[in-house]
Amino acid sequence: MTSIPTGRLEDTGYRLTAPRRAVIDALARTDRPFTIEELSEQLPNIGRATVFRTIKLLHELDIVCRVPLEDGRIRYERSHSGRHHHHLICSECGSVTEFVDPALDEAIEQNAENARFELDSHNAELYGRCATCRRLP
Amino acid sequence: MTSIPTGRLEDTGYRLTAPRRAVIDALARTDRPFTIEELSEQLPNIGRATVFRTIKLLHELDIVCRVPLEDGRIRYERSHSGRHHHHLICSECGSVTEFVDPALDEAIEQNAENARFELDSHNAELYGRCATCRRLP
DNA sequence: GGTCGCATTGCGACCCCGTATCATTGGATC
DNA sequence: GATCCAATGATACGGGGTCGCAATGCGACC
Repeated sequence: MTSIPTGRLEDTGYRLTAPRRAVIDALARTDRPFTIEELSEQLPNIGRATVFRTIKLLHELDIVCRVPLEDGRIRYERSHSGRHHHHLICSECGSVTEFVDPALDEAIEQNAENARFELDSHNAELYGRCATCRRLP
Repeated sequence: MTSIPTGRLEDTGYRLTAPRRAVIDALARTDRPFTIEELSEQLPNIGRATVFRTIKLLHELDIVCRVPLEDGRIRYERSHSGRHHHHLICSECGSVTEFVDPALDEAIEQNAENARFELDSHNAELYGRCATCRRLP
């Protein structure tokens, strides 16, 4: 359980209202990636649309990040690192692990440069089975 | 306009029916990525569900590939290379360019290995502005 | 403390994309 | 041809997300 930088909300001119605080608190209580629906169930007093709107907001502020699954579904996750990172997604247990790799980012930037492409953002997801599910010690 | 390897369908035990041929022909006529809806509009005589089913099939056979957009929407595209590749996606004109980079794949595999992760698949998308939209010569 | 203005909320309707159902069709094989 | 089963089309359905709008409440200013 890590604190969430609520200050970033106010700094950008958004109000830190009770519903938003409730969403953020619920967020702080989980380390696992979640769907909006799961989050919404934990917050029966908060309107579904508000949860969607708040997550969208937090996503724009880089407080949460999208985790696209292989089948096209989407989960969200608190971005602990705050840094740009990628995901290892286990198809067996559904766990999501972040990793940071400057070499990978470098390779991506190099490709953009070769194509004379102005890079705004990128993402990379790795799908497979995690060490735990592989019963590795 | 490139021919599509219809043989692959029959080789895997699927029938090459008239609706499937129609979808494949429509596919062969475009080089740009497309949504299912766009494709379906070009094929008014083919049921919507059939278009979905056929694209799903062609995706499994690696004849088309998914192009996930930044906002979560999905387009499909004929995979020309037939090889594993990644995408440069222009947010201005929507163009999608494939590229192949063994070094990038290598970096990805290395990360999986470090995390003792058994890699099934991965994807990487680069978002930004293409050379044409940047008015580069 | 009032009250004013506007961002925010909640509700419900709605939309988009994809899938399930199921009766019907039509290809391949004999 | 006859047969059998995959494939099709129409339609209903479902998940996930957004929209519109009236009501609320936060913050600011008097």
